[in-house]
Amino acid sequence: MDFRKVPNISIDCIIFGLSTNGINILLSKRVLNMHDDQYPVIDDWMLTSGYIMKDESLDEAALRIFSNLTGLKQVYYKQFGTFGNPDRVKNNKDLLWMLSRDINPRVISVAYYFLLSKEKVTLKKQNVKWFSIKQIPQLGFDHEDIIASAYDDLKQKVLTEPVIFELLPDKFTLNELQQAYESVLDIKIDNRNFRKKIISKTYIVPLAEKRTGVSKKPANLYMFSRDIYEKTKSKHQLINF
Amino acid sequence: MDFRKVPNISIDCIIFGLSTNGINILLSKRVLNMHDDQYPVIDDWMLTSGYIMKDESLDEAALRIFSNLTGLKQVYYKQFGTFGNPDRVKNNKDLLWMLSRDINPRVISVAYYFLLSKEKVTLKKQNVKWFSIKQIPQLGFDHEDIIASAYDDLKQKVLTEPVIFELLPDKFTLNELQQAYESVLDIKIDNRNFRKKIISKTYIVPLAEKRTGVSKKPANLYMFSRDIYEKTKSKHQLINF
DNA sequence: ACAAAAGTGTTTTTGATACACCCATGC
DNA sequence: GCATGGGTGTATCAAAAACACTTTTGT
Repeated sequence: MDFRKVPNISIDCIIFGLSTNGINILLSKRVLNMHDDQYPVIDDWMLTSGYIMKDESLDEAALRIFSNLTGLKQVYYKQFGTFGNPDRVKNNKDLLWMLSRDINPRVISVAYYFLLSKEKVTLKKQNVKWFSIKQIPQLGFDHEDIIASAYDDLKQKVLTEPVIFELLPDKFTLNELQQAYESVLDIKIDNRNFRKKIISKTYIVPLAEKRTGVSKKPANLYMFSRDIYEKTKSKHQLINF
Repeated sequence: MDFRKVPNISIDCIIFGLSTNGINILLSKRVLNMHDDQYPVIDDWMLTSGYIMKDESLDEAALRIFSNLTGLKQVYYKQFGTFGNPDRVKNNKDLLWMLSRDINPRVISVAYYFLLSKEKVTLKKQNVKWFSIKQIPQLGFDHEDIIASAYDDLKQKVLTEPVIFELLPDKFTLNELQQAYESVLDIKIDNRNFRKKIISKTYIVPLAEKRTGVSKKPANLYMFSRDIYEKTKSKHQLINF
């Protein structure tokens, strides 16, 4: 690998993890000690970022950064936007942080989001923590905007493509699926109508297996077959706005 | 304005223009003369690109490049992807072109598309030409891929948001609207059903005005009211995949 | 036996699809 | 007066929405 970095450009990773409490985002700690190790000058949170190496594609760089953090490969990811306004550096903390790392303040970030079931990850690093999307702390730079933008894109995507399954374990119950939709889209769905609709899809396959332990009555498990999905998806989508 | 360029990064503009022959794309000529002015070493087409100035946002840079070319402001535009693979430079022509302009071959391009009715533009520059999306010539770099990606994004967008109107004149007939959908999506639509559906939308407003001259029977004109659209759009979108 | 989540059907309403002819005007 | 694109209505079918109770299990 060519380890020289492409200057001026970074990759930002927004990692969405679904669990029973809803959608979460994995953030990295931003700490800067200057005078006193006990009292850092900066101590807050930011997205996980990294650089692109000279011989890497953007996707490869994003995946490398993500894998370093989570140990996972083979997850759904999407490049959803690029952020490079001159006013991304919002305050003295941001500026100080960049100076301390000798980073050009005019960095352009290509942003990716990743989807996974929170249970799949055992975190590899300290200084990394899950936050509910509803309780994101103040972040450095324009990272709050980037998260909002990623979340908008995700909501859109969930409505038009079967990415919801990327947020669930491989085998899931219908109620888990419904809750996934409800928390991503922040809506309520009628349980009977939802089941009717889902069960009518050939690519959602009932398994001869039940989830026990979690609740009283064991629930049937299902899986998503991308195979069947690809073969059966009808071409005529509707104009719908 | 700070005229220093941000290194390594460029903006690519995909300009979609609709006219009666369907969707067109505006391309710039790529010419390089070395030994003989009569016989250029390179003579083909590419997307219109440009640099970002140090104090510009990405959107501002894209708009500036677009306006220089078309003289227009106030058009719909969208940043839809960023392209920066190390293998973007595909052949000797590409390499030669970059060397001749002292461009780093590892450039990352933030790509925007613009939507307009082709009639709105009077081209400001030579060396620029409209091509039907169905007859794009061989282009430099990965620009064919970028166009394909832009067009995919546009089709998706047209199905879920009222951007089709950006491709039409402010006042349009229902058949023009139908043809717009048909050529963007490359589908056939039943005329009666289409009219029924469109007329039922409150935000498509019939005008007391007709288009004459073009055809035999004068056609009623309509306009799109974004105002009404915003006020009436229902929150409950459907899960639709 | 009871608490808790899983699972189930019917009716109404809405929107999608299929389909063929007359109309108003310019020439 | 005729060629050309503009405009119209009905019947069928599919899917969405509204709505409340029974079942199965663990404890």
